[in-house]
Amino acid sequence: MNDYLQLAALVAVLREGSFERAAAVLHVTPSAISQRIKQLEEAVGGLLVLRGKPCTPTRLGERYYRHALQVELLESDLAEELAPGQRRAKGTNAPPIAIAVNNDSLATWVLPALAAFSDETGLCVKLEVDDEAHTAEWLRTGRVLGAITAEATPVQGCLVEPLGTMRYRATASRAYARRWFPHGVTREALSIAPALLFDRKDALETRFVERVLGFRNVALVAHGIPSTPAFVEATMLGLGWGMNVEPLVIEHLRRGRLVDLVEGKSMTVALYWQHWRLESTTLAALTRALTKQARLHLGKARAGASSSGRRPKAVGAQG
DNA sequence: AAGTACGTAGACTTGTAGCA
DNA sequence: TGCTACAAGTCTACGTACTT
Repeated sequence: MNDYLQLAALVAVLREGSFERAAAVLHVTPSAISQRIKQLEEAVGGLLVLRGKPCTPTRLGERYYRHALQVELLESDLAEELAPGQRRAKGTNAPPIAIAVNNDSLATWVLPALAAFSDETGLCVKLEVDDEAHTAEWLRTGRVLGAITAEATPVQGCLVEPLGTMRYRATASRAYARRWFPHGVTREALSIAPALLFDRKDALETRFVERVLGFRNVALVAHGIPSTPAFVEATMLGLGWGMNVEPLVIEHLRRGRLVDLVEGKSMTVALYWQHWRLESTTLAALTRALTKQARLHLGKARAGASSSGRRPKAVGAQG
């Protein structure tokens, strides 16, 4: 029996989604993959892979997948330790470091951190973009080694680092505001003025209406715009009002291309970096890069914040 | 001690059946 | 038609016994 080969097969099947593609990646036949998986399943005494399109891990499979990724990461660390600089100088065959990020972080402050990380380690990253409730789930199932999340409670086996808070502004174009809110933001106007929601789970606008404006049970009419840059663009075009992440609209607000729906009212959300509890130099470098950028771009976190939503659940309202 | 032959176990490929 | 599982045969690595 060869545990390494079997774990490699498991990782390849779950990464690629099928036995056939896993076989191509590992340069063996699908049958070899099938046998490795079967042997591993017999050895551990349980089903690891749900055969389907795509193949997905069982609960037990998730545990083994996570274990395999941790081994992979530690091996990469060891290789770097034994031959410092080789990875950076020559590039590497090491698989990319998978992390989950929320859309607004990706659109604002995360990329410079990843550039610094990649420059320091020579490693590539693979981003899984999801809303923050789901980024923690990516971590829980072992598909990523870290996640930018709104969950302050650590996922089992993980550490949490507060990153700071992101400010959201309820914004609209000048023309939109004049057309839909000529007499100010009232309950009646809010119920007919089209809003912008990131996706169906996005509750940030609803929370703003309830918690900041104090209007309960207002059913918003909304466009679904599941892209942060497009969300800003849609606001500029007067498609609706929406909660835009401040760094992306501050200049538009300053130049008067956008206006605050209600002057002085905004929301903040707390973000956290959750990652595997592992003695890994790679993970440490990634954490350093992310927290450094977060310090530069995010506001100071408030103690005791927690949340969920498209974007992270609001933890504070200003105004 | 080093080299060689042989047996064995494990991992593979090929071919094919079964299933959706 | 595409994918996975299974059976049978092949290849390879490794351990052991024997020879030089």
